[in-house]
Amino acid sequence: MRDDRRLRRRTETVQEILDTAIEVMAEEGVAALSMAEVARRVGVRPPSLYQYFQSKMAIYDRLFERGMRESVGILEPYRAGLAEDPRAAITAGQQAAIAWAMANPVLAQLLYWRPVPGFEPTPQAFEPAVRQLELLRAALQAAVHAGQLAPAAAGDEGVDLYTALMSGVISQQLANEPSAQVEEGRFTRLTQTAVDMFFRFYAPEEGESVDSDLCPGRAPAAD
Amino acid sequence: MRDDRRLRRRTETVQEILDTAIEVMAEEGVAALSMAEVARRVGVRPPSLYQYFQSKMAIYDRLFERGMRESVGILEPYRAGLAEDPRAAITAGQQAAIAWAMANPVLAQLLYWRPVPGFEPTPQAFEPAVRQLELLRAALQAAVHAGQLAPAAAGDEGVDLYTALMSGVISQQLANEPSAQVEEGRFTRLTQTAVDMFFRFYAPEEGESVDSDLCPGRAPAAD
DNA sequence: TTGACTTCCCTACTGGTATTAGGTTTTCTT
DNA sequence: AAGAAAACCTAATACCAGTAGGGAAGTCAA
Repeated sequence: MRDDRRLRRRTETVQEILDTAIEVMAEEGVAALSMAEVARRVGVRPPSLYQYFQSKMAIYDRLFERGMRESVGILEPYRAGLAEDPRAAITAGQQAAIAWAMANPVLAQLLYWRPVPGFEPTPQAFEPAVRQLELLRAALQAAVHAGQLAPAAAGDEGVDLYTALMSGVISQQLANEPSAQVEEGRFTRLTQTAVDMFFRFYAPEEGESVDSDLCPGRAPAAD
Repeated sequence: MRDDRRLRRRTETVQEILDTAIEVMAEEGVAALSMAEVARRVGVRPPSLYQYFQSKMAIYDRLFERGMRESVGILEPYRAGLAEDPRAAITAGQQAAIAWAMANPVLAQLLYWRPVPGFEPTPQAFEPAVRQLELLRAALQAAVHAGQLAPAAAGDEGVDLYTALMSGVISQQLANEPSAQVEEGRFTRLTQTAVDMFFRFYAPEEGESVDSDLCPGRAPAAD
């Protein structure tokens, strides 16, 4: 294999740089990432980093993408549960997502805020976000289908309201008690309640739907 | 008066520096505030700024305080309405607060996020935030009293849930469509709905309370 | 094994930043 | 007009991101 060794070593270095960058940001602040400090910790001179990343923004971009992938990956195990009890699956998935955010505050800030002047994620880094939104919509749709939510919940407004609600929980927690654990966080503790509030608001009308797979009445109309 | 002229001129300069700082942050990003750039625009050399502010963080602190004061000041006109129809007053006040945030995105970011590494508001800058929280609690309490909300809504959890919800709306709007106007913002448009959701969740039990001063019936609960 | 090629890392440099030290000029009061 | 205080300056320190260009080391084909 021609470049196998080199390539492997290169990707190792790339990962080491990214990990170190997260470390530095955790200590100094997300917007205070310093190429010089990363270089120092990696054991190299600052210009050498530019062999691996075109600029500091490229590091932010890769980390944004990593954060997106990880946070959407967290939800994967809960997809199966959507068939059975969507509400339970959504609740559990939401708990997991918020736990991830608290365990990875640096990435969470990158995803939920806009802390770095001049940084905007490239479309390719943003791509997992699109999938995540689709996943949420599908989940809400499943709940609608199961008669746990009114149809409007899976519409644009419902999805936006849901994301606003949950990003609010994360945001407040990050801003006010950044280093708290999930269980004890003043805001993250509210996750369950927040989900309940959403479901209550979009409770299906009396006698509405319940049209599970067999019922010819109304289709999922995913979108 | 000895220092009257000087003092007035001094506070003028202080205000000019603060206004310019907001301007720079609006263009370059909140965390990209540059003393050198501010000095350039004010027409002075960078070291001269230190006659007015001990450090860059001191500027952030003053702006944080200004933002807090302004945003709590916005709510003042709606306090009167609490006696009559708390829900209507809360809704209107919330709309106004979110409109203010969109009209002052720089200050809003400072208040709702934590975008500046190393900056934490001093207690004195934070003081209006305490008042704001008290005001919110009082407003919710008034709604409870008027039979528009269950008592839990004005408890710690209710207040935190409310702030999470609203900061989520602002947060998502700032992160995704920072320069949108309130009316057309994808998330700010949801303000009314968000308030409704909260009120629905904390709807008083059937036949609960209604222990208002005079009224024996029950309040609007437009829902 | 040698020569060519590529990758990696370096030093040196440019032009930017926040902040401090210490001196000069302006402004106001007496 | 003299003196004090405030305002502003230049100079310097110690950082930072990023570029240019050169040397060393690994890897391939002959």
